[in-house]
Amino acid sequence: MNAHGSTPTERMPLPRTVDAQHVASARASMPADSDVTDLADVFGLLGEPSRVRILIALLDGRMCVRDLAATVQLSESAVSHALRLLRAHRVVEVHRSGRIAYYELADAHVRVLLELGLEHVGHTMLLHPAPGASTPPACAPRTP
Amino acid sequence: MNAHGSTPTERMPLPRTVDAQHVASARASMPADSDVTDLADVFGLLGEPSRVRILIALLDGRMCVRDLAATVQLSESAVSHALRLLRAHRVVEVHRSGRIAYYELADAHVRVLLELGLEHVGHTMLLHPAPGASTPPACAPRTP
DNA sequence: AAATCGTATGCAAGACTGTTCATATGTTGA
DNA sequence: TCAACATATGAACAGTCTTGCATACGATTT
Repeated sequence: MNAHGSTPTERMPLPRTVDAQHVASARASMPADSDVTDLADVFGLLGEPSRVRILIALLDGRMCVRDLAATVQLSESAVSHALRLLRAHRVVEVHRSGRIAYYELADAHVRVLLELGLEHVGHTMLLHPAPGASTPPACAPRTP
Repeated sequence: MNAHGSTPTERMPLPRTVDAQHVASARASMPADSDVTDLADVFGLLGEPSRVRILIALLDGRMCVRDLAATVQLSESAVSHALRLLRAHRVVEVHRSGRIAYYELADAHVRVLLELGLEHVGHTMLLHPAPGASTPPACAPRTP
């Protein structure tokens, strides 16, 4: 609650800052807790190899659970659990056609996020362009 | 290894795919394991509120550990631990000046990543532009 | 030199997360 | 309707991760 308070009568136990001004401004412009946790949640979803693989697979277009499992080499149950999380955070969305459920990326942010991530890691864009999206043709086929 | 094989003499135990062709292409264009884990690692670092707060604080410019702790309301030990991880993955870098250690964002990717993340979550850009960077002036002060 | 300050690190505890196994739901074909 | 299929869900275990506490290290001041 308090910290660098405003009651000069009581001596502050800890003015423990080096650049109090910077701290104040940084704290002022800090997003609300809910915003921060939401943000962390989204990144957390991308913070695991299995889910990353699933999302990369979905870059090619929509896929059903079984095929996703085969693609990422994981049990269908695990994939279903992962998709449940991704779905809950609007990262993917389902379209059911009879017994099978087709999953696809929910919005373009994820695609950009993945590309940027790879860029940061240093691997220069191994991903395919979006299926009919606005990504400029700047990707080369991988050399296996 | 095998999957939707080519030896018709032995009956495939599991042709367990709906769209074998799609699975094949998706699997072919799947990045190597090391790439995927690296990517997941980076996102994983952003997948936690404390670290997100630290990074958001660093958007304002470099800061020392003590001030970061005061800003994100966390113990200095916890901040130091967090910074250790971020440092290991080249997300932040240190510049020591005497006894105090100034941390700053290592590259511009993180900034864009954070902005995109917030955009996805729906909160329209509460972040400050980079200190002397190329971000267009599209941010308004928050209304507390 | 001694004391202090800012930071880093080891260890342990608690919380969290992903996968598996078993089972449930709903759909299609016989 | 019954069996087979595609997916979803629940519980539980295993592994990971974050935080706090105690302590160590280097730099600075007295």
